[in-house]
Amino acid sequence: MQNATSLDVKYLQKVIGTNARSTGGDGMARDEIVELIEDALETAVSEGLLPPTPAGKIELEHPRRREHGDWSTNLALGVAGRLDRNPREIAEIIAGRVAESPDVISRVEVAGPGFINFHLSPAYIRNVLFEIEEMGDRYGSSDAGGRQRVQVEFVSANPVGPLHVGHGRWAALGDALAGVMSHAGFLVEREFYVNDYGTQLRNFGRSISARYMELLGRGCELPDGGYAGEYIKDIARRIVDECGDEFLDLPEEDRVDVFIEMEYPRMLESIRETLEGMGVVFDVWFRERDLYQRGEVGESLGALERDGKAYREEGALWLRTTEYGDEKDRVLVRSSGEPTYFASDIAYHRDKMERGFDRVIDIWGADHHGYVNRMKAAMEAMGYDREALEVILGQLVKLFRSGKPVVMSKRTGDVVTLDELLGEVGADAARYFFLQRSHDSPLDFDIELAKKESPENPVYYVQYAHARISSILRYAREAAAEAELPDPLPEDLELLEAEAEMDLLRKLGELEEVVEFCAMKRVPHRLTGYAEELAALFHAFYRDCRVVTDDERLMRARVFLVQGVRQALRIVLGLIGVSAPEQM
RNA sequence: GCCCCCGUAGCUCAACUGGAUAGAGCGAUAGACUUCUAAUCUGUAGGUUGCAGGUUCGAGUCCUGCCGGGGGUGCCA
Repeated sequence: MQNATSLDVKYLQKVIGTNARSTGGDGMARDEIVELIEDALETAVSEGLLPPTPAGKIELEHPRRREHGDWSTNLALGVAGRLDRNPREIAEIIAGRVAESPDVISRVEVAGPGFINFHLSPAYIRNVLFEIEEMGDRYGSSDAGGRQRVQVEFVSANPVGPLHVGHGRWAALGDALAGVMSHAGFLVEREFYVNDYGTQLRNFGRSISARYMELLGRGCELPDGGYAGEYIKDIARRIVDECGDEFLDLPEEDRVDVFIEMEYPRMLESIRETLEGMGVVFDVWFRERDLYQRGEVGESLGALERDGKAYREEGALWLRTTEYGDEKDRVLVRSSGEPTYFASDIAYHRDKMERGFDRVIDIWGADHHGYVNRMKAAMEAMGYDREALEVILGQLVKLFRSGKPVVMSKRTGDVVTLDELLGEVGADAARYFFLQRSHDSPLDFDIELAKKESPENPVYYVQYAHARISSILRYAREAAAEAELPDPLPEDLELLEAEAEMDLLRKLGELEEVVEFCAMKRVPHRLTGYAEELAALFHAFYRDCRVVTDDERLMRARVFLVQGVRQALRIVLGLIGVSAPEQM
C-alpha cells in the first residue's frame, strides 16, 4: 500500500487541489474558506449592503462544539461595533453571499450572536487519507517556518557528573521542540554546549584528586564546591587500579590538571550515551575551550570595549547591560583577570549568530532565570536583535514514588541519575512523562506511575492504539488471503460515514495545524494532547466499527482509514521520541 | 524590597491569545469481553476559573490592587 500509483490520479488532483505540493488538508481548508469569505464581502460591498470597510485579518477558529461546524469566524461581531449595526444582520449578509462549493463546504450558517459557521463536506474531510498516503512520514509538515535557520541548544550539562533527572526533561523538551519545528518547516540544529573550561571542571578535578589521595592513605578534605557523589570515588578507584600511585607526588594542581584531562572526556562520553539511550542525538557538540583557543572570547570582549559597551572599573571589565534594561552592569573579567562565565557565553552567542542562525533557542534550567535579561542585553550590545535569542526556562523535576517524594541531596551527592530513571521506567515512559507538562511549571514525576501498565499511564494508551491498528492490519491481510490488501477506490471512501469515522478523519486533518501551533508557540508538550485525542477517537472507532468484514469495499475503506491513523500516530510519537510498537 | 512565572473539578492539565453551554485524563462510582488486543469502551457525580474592582456587545483570557505558591536578584556556574 505504500505506492500511490494505483490511485486515480485525476481524482487525486481534484480532491487535494492541482498544486501537488500543497501542504494540504486543514491548512488548505482554512485558506479556501478565507477566500470564500473575502469574495462574499466583496460581493456584499458591490451590492451596497456593506460599506467598504477594511475587514482586517479574517480569523477562523475551530468552534468548541461540533454543531457549530468545522470552522467559524467572528468577523461580523468584529465589524458590527465599528459600523454600529446588528452583528447577526451583517453575518447573514455575508453568509448569504458565500459561493456554493460543495466539494469543500456543505453548509454555511449564522449562529449565536453573529458567528458564521462553516461545515466541511464529508468528501473534503475524507481527502486527508489520500494526503497521508501521498506524504507518508512528511504528513503534517508545512512551510510555516519559512526555512528559517534555528538552533536549539539544550541539556549542555557540565561534564563533571552523570545527568540528573532534570536534564532528562530538558532533553525531552529540546529534542521534541527541534523535531516539531523541523516538521513545521524550520531548518533546525540540535546543539550541546560543553563547559570544558573553568570553575566547575576544576572542582571536578579537585574532587577526584581528593578521593585519590584518600584512597592512597593521604586523607584529604573535599574542596569547597567539590562533588560529593559516589561516582567520584569510583573514578578515583579506577585511576588507582589502572595507574596506582603514579600521580601521588605531583603538585596538587598538576594532578588536578591530569585528572581533568583524563576524566572529563569519559564523563562527556557517558553523558552522550545516556542521551542516546533516550533517543536524543545532537548535531553539534560545541566546546567552550574552542572559544578560548580560537581567541573568540578575547575578540568579543575587545569589540565590546572598543564600542564603548564595556568599561574598566575597580580592576574588572564591566558590560553596560543597564543600557539595555538590566538592573546593574555585569562583570565580564574579574579583577583577578579571570573571565566570568558570562564572558564566554557572550562569545558563544556571538559565534552562534555568526554561524548564520536566524534564531537561537536556549533551554535553561529555571535557576538561570536572572541570566536571561543579561544575555539578551549582551546580544543587543553586540549589535544583534535581542529577539534573535529565545530562552526557554525549564522548571525542575520532583521525583515521587507512589505519591511520596524521593529525597535527594546535592550536598551528599545522593541523587537519582537519569540513567537510573531510564533503567527503571524505560525511555518511552520517561520521555512521555517529561513532555506532559508545560516547561514553565514544575514536574512531579512519579516513578511507580510511569512503570504502571494501567489506564493511569497515558503512554500505553497511545502506544496501544498503534499496536491495535497493527494487529488489525495483520488480521486483515490474513482475511484478504493476499500478501497485500488492494488499494481502495475513491468511491469506497464514501462508505466512511459513521460518526466515529468522521471524528477520526477530522482529527487526522488537524495534525498540520497542531504541529504548526506547537512549533510557533514553542510548546512541544502539546503534542501529547493530540496523540491522546487521536488515540481516544481510534479506540471509540474500534468499539463502533469493525474493520475486517465481509463487505470488501467497506473493509478497503476502513483499512485505508486505520492506516492513516497509524501513520499519524507514528509521526506524533516520533516527534515526542516514543516508540510505536507493532504489538504489546 | 524589586523583577519574572504560576493559581481553573479531590489530583494533573486544556480552553486555539477576547467568543457560543469552561473541557479532558486520573481518582470516585455504576456498567460492558463468544466478536479485528479489555493496556479498551460506556454512563454518573464533581466548578462563584484564588479574592475585589475595572475595560466592552462579550473576560478563565486584557488592566489595577490584594492573597497564596515557585524562581530570580553574586567579581558563582
